[in-house]
Amino acid sequence: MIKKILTKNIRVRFAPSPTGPLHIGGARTALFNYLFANQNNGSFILRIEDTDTQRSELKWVQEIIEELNWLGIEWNEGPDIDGKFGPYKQSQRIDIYKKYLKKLFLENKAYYCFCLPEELEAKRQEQMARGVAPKYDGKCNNISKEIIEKNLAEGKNSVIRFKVVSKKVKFKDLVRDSVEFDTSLLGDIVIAKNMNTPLFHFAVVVDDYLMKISHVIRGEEHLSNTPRQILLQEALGFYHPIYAHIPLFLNSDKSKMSKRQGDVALSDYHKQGYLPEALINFMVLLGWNPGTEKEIFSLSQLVKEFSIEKVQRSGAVFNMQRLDFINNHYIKEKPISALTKLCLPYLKDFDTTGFSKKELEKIIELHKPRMKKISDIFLLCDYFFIDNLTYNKEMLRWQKMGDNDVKEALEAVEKALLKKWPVRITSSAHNASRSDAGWNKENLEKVLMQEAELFNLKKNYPLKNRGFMLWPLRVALSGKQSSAGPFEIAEILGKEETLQRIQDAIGMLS
RNA sequence: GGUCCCAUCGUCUAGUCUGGUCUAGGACACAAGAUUUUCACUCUUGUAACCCGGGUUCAAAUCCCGGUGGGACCGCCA
Repeated sequence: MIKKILTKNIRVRFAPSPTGPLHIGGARTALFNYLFANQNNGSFILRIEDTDTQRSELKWVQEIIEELNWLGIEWNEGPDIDGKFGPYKQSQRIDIYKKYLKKLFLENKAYYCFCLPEELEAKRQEQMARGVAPKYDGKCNNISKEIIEKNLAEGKNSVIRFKVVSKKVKFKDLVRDSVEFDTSLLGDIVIAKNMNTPLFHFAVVVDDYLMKISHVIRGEEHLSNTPRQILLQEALGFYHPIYAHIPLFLNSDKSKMSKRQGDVALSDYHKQGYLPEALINFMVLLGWNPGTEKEIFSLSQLVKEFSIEKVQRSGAVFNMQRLDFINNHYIKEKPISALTKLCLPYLKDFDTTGFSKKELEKIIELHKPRMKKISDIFLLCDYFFIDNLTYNKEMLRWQKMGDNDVKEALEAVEKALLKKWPVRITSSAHNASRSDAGWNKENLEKVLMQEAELFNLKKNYPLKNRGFMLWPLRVALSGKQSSAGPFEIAEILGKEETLQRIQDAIGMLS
C-alpha cells in the first residue's frame, strides 16, 4: 500500500556525510534546497548522515555547519536547531532504523548474508569481465533458519540484504522528466551491517519518510541509486518523494570535479577570500539561469527568481575565471570599511601599526579593482609596509631613458617637493607639523604634473608624455611593475617616507 | 563491460516543449582600440558554437531514428 505523495508541505533536506570538508558541489546542493524551500514557504532540513562511524568525525559536522552559515544558508531543522522530526544525526537514530529493519525481516523482505567481501569482489570482477552487470547472486537468500542462528551465534561475518524486486521502476524527476530503470539488473543490496549499523540507502529512505521530506534534491551521482530507494520505500509502505537530480560540477576535462584538479572544499574558497555572495551567485549560475540576461543575484533575489524546472540537465565546468570575475564584482561593491576588515587578516604578516584606519582604508580602496579575491591584497599592497624595497634599477626607466635621465627626473621631483613642502631647519614641533600641511593627492598631482611637463621641455621629450617623470617616481615608491598611481601612494606614505624612497632610488643610480 | 543521464562559441548559457522573427543572443575568457605614468578599473569593437548521419516538413539548433562522444553509477562509502 503506497501512500500519496505529500506536496502540501514542502520539506527538503541537505544530507551531507561528515567524512571530510564540505564539498563545493554539496554547497550548491544545499543552496538549491534552500532556495526551493524558501520560495515555497517550506522547510529546509540539515541532516547529518554519519552512519559510517569509521569515517565520520564531529569536527566535520562543525565545519559543515560553520561553512553553510558563512554562506548565509539557513535551515529550519538540524542538529543544532531542534524540530519535531529529530534527532537530525543518523548516529542518534539507530533504534528507529532497527524497528524498520525488523519489519523487513518479519515480512521476509530482508535476509542475512554471510558471503565474504573477498569472494564477492572476485565474483564482481568475473562478471564485469564477462560483460554482464555486476550483481549479487542471492546466494544467502535461502539459508535455513538454523544455519543463520548458528552463524550469528558463532559471530560469523554478516550483513543484511534487502530483496530487490525485479520490475521496471519509473519515476518523475523535476530536472530530467521521466527516468526508467530495470531493477532486474540490480542485485540484493546491503542495507545494514547489522541491526545497529544501518547503511546509506536504508537510513535515507527511513529518514526521508519520517522527516516527511516532500522533495529530494540531490546531485546527479544519486540518480542511479534512486530505483533502489524507491523499491525500499515500496517494501516499507512509504510514499515516494519527488526527485530532482541536479547536474554535477565538472573539472575542465569534464570529469566529475575532484581534488586532484583543484580545490573542492568550500572552506578552501572561504580561506582564499572568496565572498559568500560571490560564491552563491557563481554556483547558482552553474546549472541554472533565469532566462533573462541578468547575471548578478543576491540570495534573497534568488529565492524569488530561482526555478528548479529551469535547472540544466548537463554538468557544468567549474570555471575559476568566472568565479574571479564575480568575486571581483562583489569586492568592488563592498563598503570600504567592511572590505578593509576582511583584508586585515591577510595583512597580519605586516606591521600595519604605523597606519591609521583611514589610511588602511585608502590602501584597500586603491587596490580594490585589482583584487580577484581578498587574499590578493597581500601581494598587491605589500610595498606600503616594507621598509626597504628591493627592485631592479632598470625598472625605473621609462621608454628610452638612461640611468642619468632617471636620476635627473627623480631629483627634479625631490626638488619640487621640497620647494613646496620645505624641511624646517629649526625643528620645533610646531614647524615640523606645518611642513606636511597640504600633503595630499590633489596637491601632489598639481605640483608634479606641472613639473613633469617642465622636465619634458627641458629634456626635449614629448610634452604630454609625463611618464618620463611619473614612471620612475611610481617605481621608486612601489618597487613594482604595476601598482597604484604615484600621487596616491605618496599621499599615504607621507612626506618623510616618500622622500626617503626617492632618495633610495637615486642612490641606486649613483 | 552493463544500466542510466547528457550533447549550442574555449567556458557558463539563451533559443528546443509550442519548427519560420536565429546570416544563433548574452556573460566570462581571449584579441584590438579609447583613457591613463604602469597594471587594474571603465568604455567601444572583434574572434568564436548548433557533435555526425539519415528521416519528417515548403521550412529543423528546434521533431523522429541511428551513430558518435562525454559523464555518473554498478561498495559491508555516501
